[in-house]
Amino acid sequence: MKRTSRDIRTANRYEVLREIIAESPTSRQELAAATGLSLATVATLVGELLDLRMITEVGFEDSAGGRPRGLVAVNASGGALIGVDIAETYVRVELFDLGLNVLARADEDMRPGESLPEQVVGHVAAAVGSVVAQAGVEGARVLGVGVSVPGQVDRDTGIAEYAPNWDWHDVPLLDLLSEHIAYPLYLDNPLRACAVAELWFGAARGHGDAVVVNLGTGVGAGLVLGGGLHRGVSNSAGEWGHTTLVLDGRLCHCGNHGCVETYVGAPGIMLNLRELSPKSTLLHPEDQTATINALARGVADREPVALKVVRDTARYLGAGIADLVNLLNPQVVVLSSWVAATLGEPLLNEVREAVSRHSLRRPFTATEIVLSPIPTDPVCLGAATFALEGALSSISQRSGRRVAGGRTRTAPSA
Amino acid sequence: MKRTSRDIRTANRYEVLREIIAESPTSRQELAAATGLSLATVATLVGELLDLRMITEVGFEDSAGGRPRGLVAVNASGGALIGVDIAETYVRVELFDLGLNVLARADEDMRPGESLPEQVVGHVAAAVGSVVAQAGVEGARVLGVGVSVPGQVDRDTGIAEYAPNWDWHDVPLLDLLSEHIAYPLYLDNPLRACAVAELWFGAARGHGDAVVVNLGTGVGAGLVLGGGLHRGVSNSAGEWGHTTLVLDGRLCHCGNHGCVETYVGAPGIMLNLRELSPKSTLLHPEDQTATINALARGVADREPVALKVVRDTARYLGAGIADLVNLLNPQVVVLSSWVAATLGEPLLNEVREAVSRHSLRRPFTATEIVLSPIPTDPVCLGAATFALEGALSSISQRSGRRVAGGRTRTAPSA
DNA sequence: AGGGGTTAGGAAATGGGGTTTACAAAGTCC
DNA sequence: GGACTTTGTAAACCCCATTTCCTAACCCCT
Repeated sequence: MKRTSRDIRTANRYEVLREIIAESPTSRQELAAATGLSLATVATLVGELLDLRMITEVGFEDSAGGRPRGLVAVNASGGALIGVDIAETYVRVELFDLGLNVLARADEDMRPGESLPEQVVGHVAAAVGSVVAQAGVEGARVLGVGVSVPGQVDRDTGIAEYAPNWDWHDVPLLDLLSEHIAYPLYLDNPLRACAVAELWFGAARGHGDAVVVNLGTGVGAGLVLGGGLHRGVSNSAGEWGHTTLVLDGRLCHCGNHGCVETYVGAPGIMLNLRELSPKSTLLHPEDQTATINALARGVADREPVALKVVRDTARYLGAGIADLVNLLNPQVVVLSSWVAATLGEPLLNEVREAVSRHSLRRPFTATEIVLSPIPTDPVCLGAATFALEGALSSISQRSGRRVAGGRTRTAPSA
Repeated sequence: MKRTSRDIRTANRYEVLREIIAESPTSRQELAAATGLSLATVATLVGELLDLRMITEVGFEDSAGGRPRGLVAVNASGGALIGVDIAETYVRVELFDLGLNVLARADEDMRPGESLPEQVVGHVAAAVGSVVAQAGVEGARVLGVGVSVPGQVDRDTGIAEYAPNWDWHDVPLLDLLSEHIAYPLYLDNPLRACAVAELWFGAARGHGDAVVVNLGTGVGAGLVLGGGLHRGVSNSAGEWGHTTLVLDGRLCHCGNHGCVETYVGAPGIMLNLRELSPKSTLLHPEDQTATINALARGVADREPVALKVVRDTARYLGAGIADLVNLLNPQVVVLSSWVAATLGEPLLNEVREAVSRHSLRRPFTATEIVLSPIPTDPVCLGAATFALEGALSSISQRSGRRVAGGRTRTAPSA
């Protein structure tokens, strides 16, 4: 609510680093042009990032008649970020370098019974230890650990207020984790993790208003509004999965009827398939992943049943997304998470068609609908991004003292 | 997108003036406490507003042992603001003093045939001239004219891109109006006008995130996010009336089926009534206002049919609002416009109940649902508020030169 | 009536942020 | 080697808000 000039600096720092990561290597001039900031400001921010060793000077651009532009690039080895994706049946942990490349990964399966916070925390701690060991980085280089847990989260206190999977209520997850993990910890939920991943590295980059629609087992929508994540008053904005799409429709586990999630989440899609063709060979009861994969193959082979299921699903999804387009008028709608990734282009095309039918013409023409371009697990990436943001905003200011003649001209010459 | 320190100043200026208008008269100390700003900043901003003659010093508060606090209040006669509400069948113009009290009003009816931009502009110009004459203010005191026109509007170019009522396409409305009206003009649509009215003077004041649900002939939702109006990328955010509530439901004039508007807009409510009881005496075909009024009286008399219609309407409305609560997690949802005002508390209670059934518990407990506390036409008020915002942000800065010893201590003594 | 305590509010100093301007550094081209 | 061009740093400047200091204005008490 209360904006201060520090926020401007932080936002600009984000913007510059985003641009460097995306365009690495790049020059100050290009950064200034891309961000709209003055050269001096860019230079200052670049200086800060250099002092933090998050980026390095990597040489010079060939020039045609003037002083060559110095190039800066992400200093991949300048630190490591860890992203933790806690899901219903597994914990996945990835360790990234500062270029956001995956250096190590650890998966831990959780049995249905294992729902106590202590058990989950144990898995997370083990996996975090594993990735650090695998990557062989010294602990001091880990800048932070972002943790995504489904449900409602208070990111300030680090309390998981409510996790529907395991009936958790007000679990002080961050405190529990900090007993096993020595790095700075950041907690949020997968919806917002995916949104932040798109904002930094994906299709929402540079867009003021974007909606990241999450299609997995659950369904939600991360909201990027005014260039930043919209959290709402109690950090629970984005619960789009329980929007009523069909009055008195399918029963949802939330207790209501006709929620979007029951039609376009993985279990909903399976139900769409079952209703259309109960004995289809595409259907793998009890295995969502296998069914969605089979469906994708079926579409590729142009099987009528698969095509019809995708079309039906897209009709529901399109109606829901059209509502978001009308309401929020975003520049881009991103389809993210594994169901969207698996069904890919065929789903996208049907969705585009359905949205165009359901939305108003003016807002529709202003928004693009795309698949997430992020190749890896967006939840881990987004969680790691929370850690990155944390590392960037906790700069003590004036700590780097920039000794005269110190860092000038250390870069490898052309 | 790009935030600058000037924006902070403007936002703070808004905040301070809002507070003064709401709590007039008030002291600098209270303002500092209410806004969270330092005393010095408040003093500077108050000084600016004094220089602009928008507020005046009106005396002192009794003190108990110290220097008494100087009180400032809105300088009602320091200027006038005009709000124009262009609707399908009428043009309403109100002239406000700076305390946002209505000083004069003019209504012009428009016949169904009169849909040419020139005709509408003529009515507006006549009504604006009328209110200025009625109020007897010199023209120089009119700070601006805000104009609300339904549909899609480009507020920067002043073009009404699309007005569904009259099939307008890209009408340069502001240019046309400026030929007849010499005051600064501001253009937007009624949705955002109502939202801004609530943000400045109504139930959304002081809340970072709010949704202003507009129930009139048409239906929409003004979005206040992060303390400011959310406009979306092409200034068309808030088109909530065409959210699909019932898949394959009632046909809407937008071409789709099952839009919220077809169930909870005035014509929709009439249809709810007709479907329930085709021969009800409450029903006045061709007259929305009469029907809604009759319905309100019926509810007051506890007539079963009226009660049932309101309950049914609230069920639809509640489902729709629940989706907004889940998605945006606002602090407050305001029911605005004439249908909401007419049906009042009975509708509100049913809506609250319905929302609580359809929304997730966590976001629901964080949001309040209220009727708009604004007693006058919110569209005119909101339109005038656009003019007020315009007058406040176009401050030339350092124009008032604050001669030493100039304005000190001119106030009436206690 | 004249101190002493107390609160209000102005003025100046301070610090964060961004931009503009001046200038040195580092190239190419002739 | 000099002229021209471009980069990037450093210094000056403007804007905004906060902190600090000090005076003004009041009450109460003697």
